[in-house]
Amino acid sequence: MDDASAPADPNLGLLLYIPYRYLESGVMEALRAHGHDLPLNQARVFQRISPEGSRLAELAEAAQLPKQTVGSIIDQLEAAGYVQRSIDPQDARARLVSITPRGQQLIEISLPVLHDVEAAWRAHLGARRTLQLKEALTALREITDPFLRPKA
Amino acid sequence: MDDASAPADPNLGLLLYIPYRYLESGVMEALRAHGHDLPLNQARVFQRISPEGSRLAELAEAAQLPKQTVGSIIDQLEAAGYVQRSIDPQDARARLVSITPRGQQLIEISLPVLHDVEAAWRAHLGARRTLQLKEALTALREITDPFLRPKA
DNA sequence: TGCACAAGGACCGAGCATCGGACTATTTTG
DNA sequence: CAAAATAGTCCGATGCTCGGTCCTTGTGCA
Repeated sequence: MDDASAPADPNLGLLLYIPYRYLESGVMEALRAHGHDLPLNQARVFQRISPEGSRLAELAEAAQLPKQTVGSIIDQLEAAGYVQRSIDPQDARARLVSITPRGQQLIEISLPVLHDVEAAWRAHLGARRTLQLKEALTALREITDPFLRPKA
Repeated sequence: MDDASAPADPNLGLLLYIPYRYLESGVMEALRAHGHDLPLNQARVFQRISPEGSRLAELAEAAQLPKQTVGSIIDQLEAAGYVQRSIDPQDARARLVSITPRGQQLIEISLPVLHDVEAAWRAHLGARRTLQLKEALTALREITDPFLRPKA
């Protein structure tokens, strides 16, 4: 994370972060253009919500944030009408956070941006290298996603 | 940024973010283990500082944060002895933020972590794909790094 | 050469995000 | 069934974030 050679040859961390941020900015801007100006922290949690609904603790673990933080972010997403809480049929202690129709709009606005950016990257890198990039990242997820490694 | 298929097949944004966060966590943990427990936002700004010194506005642009935010983060990094401000010889209005010897320690703690993680990734992906990944990310930086595109 | 305007930063203060700790409701365990 | 574990919420303190404003130094133009 801390490398002396900042602009010259950034470390792997920045190398990953820079395109990530680019993508994120693009999506946030599109959302804003469509009248959804949710803050970044809300968007970051929102994107982790599974279509089938997610539990708070799941989201917290995936986002590496304390439960209360995610809790208050979900409060806001709920107040804005993007998500709703319901009782998990599997476990009455838990709440299932799921995406409302209004929340779906966010996804529908984001998807084309994602595709456009990917297309731009493909134009810059070429189809083969773009594919390799996605494959490598997907493979990397197996060893780096905290959510995927339940008990390590 | 917002894709319905969260755990199944995350979008490109998450795909980039997940390994980034993994790397970052590893570095932060190592720093903490060595008695440096600076907060994440400080580390994120710190890593952007060029060895020759950086200006505040540069850092703000690269990190996509307002100047005042970066200013207060630099205040803290300075108070902790990791960086120092000096007058930019090129322009007396500007301050040059540069890394102190104590700040160098952060880098020296981080580098081996970076290398270890990269080695682990290489073990998982293979040498060729790891190299391809780095190349692709570096190439991507040309079109995604806000700092690299001065006036676009 | 002088003056208006731009650019780099610092200061102040309001608002709110973050997160530890304690608490309640449910499930699991022995 | 009690005891322990687990999901989430509530409360409150700390302090981060960032808009507005001001000061200083550089730059452009007549």
